Amino acid sequence: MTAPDTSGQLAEQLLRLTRRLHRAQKHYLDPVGITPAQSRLLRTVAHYDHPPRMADLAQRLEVVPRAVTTLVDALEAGGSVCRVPDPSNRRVIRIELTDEGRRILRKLREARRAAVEDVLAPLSAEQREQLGSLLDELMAGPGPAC
Amino acid sequence: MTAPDTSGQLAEQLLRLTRRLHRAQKHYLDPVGITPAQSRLLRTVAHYDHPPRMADLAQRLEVVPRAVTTLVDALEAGGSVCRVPDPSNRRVIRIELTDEGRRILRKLREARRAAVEDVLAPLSAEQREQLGSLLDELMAGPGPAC
DNA sequence: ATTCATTGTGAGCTTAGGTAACAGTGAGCT
DNA sequence: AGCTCACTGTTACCTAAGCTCACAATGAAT
Repeated sequence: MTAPDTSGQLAEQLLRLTRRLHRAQKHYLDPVGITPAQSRLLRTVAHYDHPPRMADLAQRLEVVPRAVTTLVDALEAGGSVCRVPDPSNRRVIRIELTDEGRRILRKLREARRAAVEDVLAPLSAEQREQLGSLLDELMAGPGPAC
Repeated sequence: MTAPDTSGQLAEQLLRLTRRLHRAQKHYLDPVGITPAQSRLLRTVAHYDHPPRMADLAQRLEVVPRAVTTLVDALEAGGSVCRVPDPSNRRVIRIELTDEGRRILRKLREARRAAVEDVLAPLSAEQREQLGSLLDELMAGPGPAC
């Protein structure tokens, strides 16, 4: 208590902040009919030039492959992506964005923007910039003990 | 894609960072036999001078009261806290830290410190300071639409 | 006394993730 | 050819953490 423990408090703040972010995100995503994790997956899919494999997504999301399956299930049921077997290697499945998916993505970004705005409201543009570069530096590394 | 969307990326980084933090935390807490949320609750209990009520904890944790019940259940089963009925108002239950609880808290802080160290390793002391003050400012407000 | 607000909890659900086992496929090797 | 081994995704189950809804007990106020 009397100890400074700055790093501990830092972690506390970080986690609290993310809790709020999660909540705001969920709130804004609700009317779109998509969960935050699905949103993240969808955005990730859109980042690729060519349709990614499940394994690619799992790695990029820092998640076990099994977790991707469920998310893709939901998104496919919602019609925003579809699974396409790769002709050159019948083990892999490519995840392709549908037109509906692209439509949803637009809504998504808007919702996300609003959520972030809610949470980051107290920060000025410069402060966000600053925070951004700190996070960039922080996430640049390979991640702890991947 | 071509849009900057700095805030969006900022959120992305934040969430990724917290994901790592969660994982590291869980990893270090595992041998102590306590989950991250329980850890948070325990630390929160320790912050009070007088034993807090369930409702106090819920509010401070920014969580619905029902969520606290489960956590206290687990901690009580582990012997680190105990429920004490408040004599002056028989609706309220005070959460008291036991000696075992204090013992666990020490282990906890150590584990937490290690987890944070893992994740924040790339940052210098000054950078952490900077990050800390940004987060302080960010969390100072009443929170978005409480 | 009756109504209303507070306080904690039982029951049940959802999201997000994880493990373990497994089937299908490709690749390399004698 | 066969035989083994690594890779890819999925089935089946488990956990953590949180939520809503309903409710019982208690206190406060009219």
